[in-house]
Amino acid sequence: MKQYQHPTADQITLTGVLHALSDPVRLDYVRCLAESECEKSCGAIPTTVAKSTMSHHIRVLREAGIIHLRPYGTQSLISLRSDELEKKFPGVLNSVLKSVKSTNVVEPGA
Amino acid sequence: MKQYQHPTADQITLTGVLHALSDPVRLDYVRCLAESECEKSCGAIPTTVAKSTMSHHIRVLREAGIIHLRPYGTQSLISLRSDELEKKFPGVLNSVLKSVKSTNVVEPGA
DNA sequence: ATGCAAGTTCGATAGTCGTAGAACATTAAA
DNA sequence: TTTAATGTTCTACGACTATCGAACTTGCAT
Repeated sequence: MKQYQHPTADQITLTGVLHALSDPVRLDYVRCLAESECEKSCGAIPTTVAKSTMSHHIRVLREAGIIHLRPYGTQSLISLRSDELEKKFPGVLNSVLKSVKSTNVVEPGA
Repeated sequence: MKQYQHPTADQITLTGVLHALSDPVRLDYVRCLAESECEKSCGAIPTTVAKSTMSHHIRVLREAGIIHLRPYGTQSLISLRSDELEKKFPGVLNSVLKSVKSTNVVEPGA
């Protein structure tokens, strides 16, 4: 059984979170996870990069404390650590998510 | 007369802003600028890195659209582009600043 | 057992980043 | 016109990063 290591709330740093979110690929994963509000496997997240590259990005997000991984058969179920992040850095993740959504919209008022 | 180039609001990207804020040195500059709410020269911002390194970080912040530089004699006056950032990415800068302040405090309730 | 599916890890590579010293540019002051 | 003060640019260097393919691991189904 694969065991993943997650940072505790104390170990999560603001710069670490910001850095993890500053990559377009990773930010899109986080946006995708936030949209469904439930666990997703890697395969359920649409991406353009190679499988190994995706695994790398997922690892970065996990080590930054942004996501939680749970083994389920051959897959890894991913969930956002929204509540912990909100408690530690209030508003940060939510405002970023709100911005990343509206940024990708072509016409805000349409 | 030195002329600085600043990105327009359209050119500012969320990942660019997050990346610029993800460095501890730069985040501390931004925190320092936000505290006074007025222009500051480079020399007025306390730092531990070399002069050339600071110049580099200031440049990164400027090119990300986070700060505005204005020549004043031999110095450069720096100001936060708070309003523009708030309009483009509502809540992002403010929540980050709130978190970076409370993070550095030893006892939140004391 | 065999094969398949889903991720992970390893090795390599090209690119970016933070750092600092030295040299330079510009402005103000003497 | 020197001299000093304030930043900027250049060059270099070590560390880190995003990317991929190949090999590997693990669990499930047949």
